[in-house]
Amino acid sequence: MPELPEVETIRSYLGGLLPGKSIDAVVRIDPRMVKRSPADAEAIANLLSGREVIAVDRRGKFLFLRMDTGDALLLHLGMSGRLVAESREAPVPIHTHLILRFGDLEVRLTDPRRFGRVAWVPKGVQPDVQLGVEPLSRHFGTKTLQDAFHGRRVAVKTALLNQQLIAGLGNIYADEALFRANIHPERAAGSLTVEEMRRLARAVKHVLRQSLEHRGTSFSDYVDALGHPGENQAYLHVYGREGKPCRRCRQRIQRVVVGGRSSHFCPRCQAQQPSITVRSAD
DNA sequence: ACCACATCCTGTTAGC
DNA sequence: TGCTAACAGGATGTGG
Repeated sequence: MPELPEVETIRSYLGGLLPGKSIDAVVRIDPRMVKRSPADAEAIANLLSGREVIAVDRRGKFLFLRMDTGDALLLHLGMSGRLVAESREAPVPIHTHLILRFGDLEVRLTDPRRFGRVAWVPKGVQPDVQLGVEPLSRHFGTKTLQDAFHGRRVAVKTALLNQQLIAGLGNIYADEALFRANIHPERAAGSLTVEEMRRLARAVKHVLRQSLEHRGTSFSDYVDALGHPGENQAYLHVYGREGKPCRRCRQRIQRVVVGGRSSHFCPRCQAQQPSITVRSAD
C-alpha cells in the first residue's frame, strides 16, 4: 500500500513533470472518489479545466496538486490506489476514477478498492486532514515520540499508525521500524523507555529513507508514476514474512492482530519486555 | 481525552 | 470444479 516512501516517489516524479503544464480537460472524475470536499466532482472538473499546475506537494500520505490560482487538488491513494502519468493513447485500466489531460499526457488515478480520496482545497483554506510531524523532517526525533506517547496505553504499533502523531507511516514501515528498534508491537506506547524511543525514532527514519532509495515497496498494488514497481520489498525484515525465519536470528516471524491491523514481528528480537510500571498507586 | 470498533470497497484466497 | 465467505487495510465516524 502506498505509504510515505511510495507517495514521495510519485510526488518526486510528478513534481518534475507537471509544473508549467496546463489541464486541458478533466476527462473523468468519479463522484464516489470525491470525499469531504467543499466542491463536488462536477465543480472540481470545472475549476480544474484550464488551470496550470505549479507544484506537486506531499504531506504524510496526501498529495497536493497546486494550481496557478492558489487552489489545490488533494489526492490520497488509500491502499490500492495508483497514480500514473502516461500517454493519452495508452489503454485506460479498469477502476480508473480520475483522468487529468495535459496535452498528449494523462495523469490517471486507478483504485480498485476506492479507499482513495479526491478533494478540492480552495486557496487559503487548510485541508481538513489532521496530520502530525513529518518523520523525515528535522522536527522529528526522540522528543517527538516522548510527547506523542506520554501516558498512552495503546499499543506502540497502533500509535505509530496514528497519522495525527506521525504523518506517513503505514502498516509496512511501522512493523519494520519496530523490528529495527527491537520493540514488541504490543508494548504500551507510554511504557517505552527514553532509550527505546530514541532507537524507534532512528529506526523510523532509517526504514523510510531506505525504502525511498528503492523507490518504495511493491507488495500488491503499488507502482510509481511511471507504472514501475518499487524494489524495497526485497529488504523487508518482517512485513509479509509470517512463518519465515528472522533474517537476524532465524526464529520464525509471527503475525498478531494489534488494533485491528496485522502486525509482523520476531518473537526473539522483539521480546515482550517486562513493562516498566511507573505508577503503583494501589 | 482516550480508545475500541464499524464502515467504506473489491480482488484474492481459503474452505466446503 | 465451482461457489461462498473470510480477509486485507487508511482514514473517519460513532459510541463507550
